[in-house]
Amino acid sequence: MSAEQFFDQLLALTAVLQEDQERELGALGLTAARTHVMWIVHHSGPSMQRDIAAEMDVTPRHVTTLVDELVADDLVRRAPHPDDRRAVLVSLTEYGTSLMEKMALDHAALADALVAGLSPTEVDALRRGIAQVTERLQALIERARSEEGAA
Amino acid sequence: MSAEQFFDQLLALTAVLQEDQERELGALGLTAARTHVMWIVHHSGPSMQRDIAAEMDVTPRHVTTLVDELVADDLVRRAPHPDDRRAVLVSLTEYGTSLMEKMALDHAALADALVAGLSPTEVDALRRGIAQVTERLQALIERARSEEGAA
DNA sequence: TATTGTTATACTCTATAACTATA
DNA sequence: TATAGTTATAGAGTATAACAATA
Repeated sequence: MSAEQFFDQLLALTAVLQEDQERELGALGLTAARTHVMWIVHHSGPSMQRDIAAEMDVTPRHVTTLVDELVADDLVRRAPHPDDRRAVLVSLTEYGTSLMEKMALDHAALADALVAGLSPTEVDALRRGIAQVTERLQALIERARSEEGAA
Repeated sequence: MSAEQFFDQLLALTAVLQEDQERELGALGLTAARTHVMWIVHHSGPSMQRDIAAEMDVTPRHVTTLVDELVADDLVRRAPHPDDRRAVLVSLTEYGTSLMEKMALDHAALADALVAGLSPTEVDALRRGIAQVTERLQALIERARSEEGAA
């Protein structure tokens, strides 16, 4: 029974986390998908749409749309790929870069606020517990997927 | 620094949880929104669309669409409201009921699997930690929202 | 022949606005 | 006049398929 209470609490947390993310992005006029594109470019540097699609696990077609929108908002730009004339390189504009840096700061501040009042030891214990549950869930998903494949 | 690691681990878990839910629903030919409708009807009994919309925090118009789709799949049915000829009552079909019961079982089994190997004490400590973080996050969201309202 | 990106099309989630039938 | 639901329309996320230019 306690397992189920734990799971419900977990689901409640994911719902609230998602709500918070939507609120934050909405305030900036962004969406989760568009932000994900910017995040990838911010971390990997100028990227081919093909690679962005692979990392997001989304069709290249969809990346075309997302980049179109980000370009319209002056958050990213397209440049020709120097070695492959089929491809383009997506990079952040100055404005896009500043937004990503602001988000990283907000992210860190939120992380601190969430665990304010807990000792580092407690935080670490929580983190390990969550890591363990995450790993187990991933294993279960993997198993389910291979069973599907077999069936 | 540990706060941020904790937060990243939390985000990783929510991503995996969401992926698992999508996989499960997709296998049944359902979507999150349609399932939510069924879940509400399963718990509250025959319901007016108006009430379903309020509980999902979604427009009545959208509920019309979702119920249309569920009716097409023989998962719910519409019946006239006995006291109010404007309204309809949405209820689960036998098939819909059996699906909801199966999902409740899967839910419980997953909850057990996730904490297998942990002692009840450990599970409880984790649950409390997560509850605390959830509460704090909700408070932060509340504060941000009222500041927005003031600005 | 394989790959990068785009045009064309479609489905789902969601919203607002206008309308019908009833209260 | 207010409420329950639907028709009409629209925008965002996402997918598949067909096609262009290039490799």
